[in-house]
Amino acid sequence: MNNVQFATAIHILTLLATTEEHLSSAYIAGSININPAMVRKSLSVLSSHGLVETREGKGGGASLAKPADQILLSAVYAVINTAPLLGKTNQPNPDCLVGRQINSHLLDLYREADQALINKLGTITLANFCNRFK
Amino acid sequence: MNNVQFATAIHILTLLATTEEHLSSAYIAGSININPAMVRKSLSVLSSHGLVETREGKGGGASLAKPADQILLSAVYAVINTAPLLGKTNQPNPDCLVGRQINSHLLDLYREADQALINKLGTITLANFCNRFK
DNA sequence: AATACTGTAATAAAATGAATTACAGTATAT
DNA sequence: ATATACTGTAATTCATTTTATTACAGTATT
Repeated sequence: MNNVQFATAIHILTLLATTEEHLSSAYIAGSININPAMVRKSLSVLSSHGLVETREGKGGGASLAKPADQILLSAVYAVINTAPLLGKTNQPNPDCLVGRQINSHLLDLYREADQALINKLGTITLANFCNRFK
Repeated sequence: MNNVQFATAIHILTLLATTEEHLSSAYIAGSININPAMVRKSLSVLSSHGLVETREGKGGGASLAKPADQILLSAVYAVINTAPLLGKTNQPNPDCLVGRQINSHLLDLYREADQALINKLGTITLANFCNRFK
């Protein structure tokens, strides 16, 4: 996860949570300072997982699909992140006793680690996060 | 952390924990199936943080710097990982109310997330991990 | 019909990660 | 002291991932 996707998603959701209107990808992109097409790509993921709603056509744009206090950051994370937090594994030598087993044990560990993070993020709602702004 | 460094470090430490002798980078590399220079690079980091000891010269190699039950996986993680788990931040528009503040709030959140993972990994020793092998 | 949007694909550019090569430095053994 | 078998590290290339950009068809509103 050496990328900017989580930051982008949270930024988008924060903007939507603090505005009544539908926001266009161009407007959002102006706030984040990235390309509108990147915003639309991110919105596409958030939308397909029921976190935001988008409207096509003139006057279209995005809005939250549910109240900010019903959006857990763990849900945002789950939508954004696919790969394990702790990274990838090697393709070790199967002729080695350790090499043969380690990936299965590493993946178990990776799962435990991911779960710990999800548990933490499950204690914070988008509304909580937005309340930190002054 | 979209890389293989944690897996490599754990693999190295597991090998060292399950062997009496000093292991050469070439031997370790054979088990992980990567280049010996990469192993030495990883060992260099582990060594500079007191997790392993290395010996130069003929018959040299690496060994654990302390017993496996005194090496917490959180320590390994701390040594390997520099960047926040949840990724990078954008460089948002400072003229936007949200844009101006979000990075500071995101970084707080990133710290909380990192801490949750460290807490989890702090409950597992290298010895625990090795015991999972049959 | 004009306008202002989204959705998405294709491509290019930039950043990051990994492999490889090379070689100076060092400890051991003969 | 010389040969040997290592480490440490830098430099380079190669591969992969991430981000930016462009383009344009499709859609809702006026």
